[in-house]
Amino acid sequence: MAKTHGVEAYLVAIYNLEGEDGVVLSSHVANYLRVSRPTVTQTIRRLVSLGLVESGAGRGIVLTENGRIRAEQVIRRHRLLECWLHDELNIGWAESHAEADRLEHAVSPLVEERLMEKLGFPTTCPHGNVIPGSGYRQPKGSLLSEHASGATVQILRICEQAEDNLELLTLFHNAGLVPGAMVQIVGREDIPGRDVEMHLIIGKETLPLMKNAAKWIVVKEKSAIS
Amino acid sequence: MAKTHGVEAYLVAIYNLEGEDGVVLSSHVANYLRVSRPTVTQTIRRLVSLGLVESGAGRGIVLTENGRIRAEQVIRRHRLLECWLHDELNIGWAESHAEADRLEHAVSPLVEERLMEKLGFPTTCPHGNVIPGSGYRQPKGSLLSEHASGATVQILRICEQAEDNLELLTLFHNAGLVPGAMVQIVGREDIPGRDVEMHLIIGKETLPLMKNAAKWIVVKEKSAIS
DNA sequence: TACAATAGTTTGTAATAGCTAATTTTGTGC
DNA sequence: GCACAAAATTAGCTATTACAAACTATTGTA
Repeated sequence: MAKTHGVEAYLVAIYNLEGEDGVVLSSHVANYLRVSRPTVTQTIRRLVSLGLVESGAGRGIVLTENGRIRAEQVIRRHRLLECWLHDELNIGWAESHAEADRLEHAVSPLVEERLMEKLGFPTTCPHGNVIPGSGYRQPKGSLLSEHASGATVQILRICEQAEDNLELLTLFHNAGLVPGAMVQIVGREDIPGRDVEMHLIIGKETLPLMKNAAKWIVVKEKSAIS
Repeated sequence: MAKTHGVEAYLVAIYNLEGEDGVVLSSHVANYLRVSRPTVTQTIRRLVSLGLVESGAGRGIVLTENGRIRAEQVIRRHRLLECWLHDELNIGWAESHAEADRLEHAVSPLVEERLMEKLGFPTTCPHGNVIPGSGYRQPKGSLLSEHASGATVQILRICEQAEDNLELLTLFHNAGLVPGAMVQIVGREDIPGRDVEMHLIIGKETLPLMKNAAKWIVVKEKSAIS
């Protein structure tokens, strides 16, 4: 039942949190990996002794050069596997993440290289996240949740932190909220004490979406000229 | 450095040893998995309490129905992965085994199913071993090592127990000792106190091969009529 | 400044997976 | 039937990865 994470899972968690949150706290890692805080304390200590992270008071948890290299390697394999699972094996856009999570730690450099060739050197995973080492640089973007009513934006990517939530990912996919899609924000309704409900138009469909869910979608502003 | 085996690796080991050796002793498993005997004792106890094997004095270690199902599932994934790695990713005939060993525990039923379709429902792995559930029944066969000088045989498969030995597998591949190949035994030379050296003709090449290596190759007798 | 909330650690426990050294069990030869 | 070798287990240890409960430290606000 209980799944157990290895060292690599912690490195990936830190890498992903670093990208979105800035300073990485041990409680963020606990939250991300759904483990207790003491477990994180202990594992981080091990990672420090392995020279993979540094952890000083105030600065939070920071990857060392070796830690970063290792994290990027696993993330590259993860996103590459997602491409393979989705594009070649016809595994669902939402489901491919969990499958890749299991396989990513068992892929050797050789398999990684051959898979990369076989798939034609993809630059992003099906959720729009850049494959490290592909050389691709994605435009900075902003969160869908921060846009005002009336704006029209194009989806760049779904944050890795949201991908562990299969229901949410499935909702995004069913609604057409996938990279490349054009989205128009037609309303923002404050639900007192709870959240803000955004109203979106994707293609011909309308969709109500909580700000809390929209914050996982990175978009690019579409200039009015086009 | 030290790799650690899970429950599944033990089940597969027992399954494979059962097929070739008859009664499976805990020391055979220790040898196969390259772990100490006490480690096997302990793990077998866990397997018994999980209802995956039975272990009574004298009878050796026997898989239960559940244990057999689980073992066959892992073996099916292993051989399927070997097909994928070898046929689609152009990974070496000898190397594909070790790669599959790492990946086999991370493949879900869905990925297994899709991979099976994608590969066109293969019946054996690249080393000639049957994929459980494919319905294929291989002829019984005999060991290459047991054939007398003058015999001509066709290779059916390489025993799974030999596949962990990368050097041996590479030697077999380089010499053309792969499933389907025709082999003529042209001599058997007793090297006193050591082993028997067999002399083989494969295609136009001659190869000296120790009986100790030839015992891992299962062949089919070729009737003189053909 | 005091107090609550948040963050992090210490302590103690557990399961998995491994090791060495020493002992016990078993199985066979004489 | 006994002695010996092979097979297996016990005992005691390590490392990894987890948990809960309780305690400390930090931070932010009233």
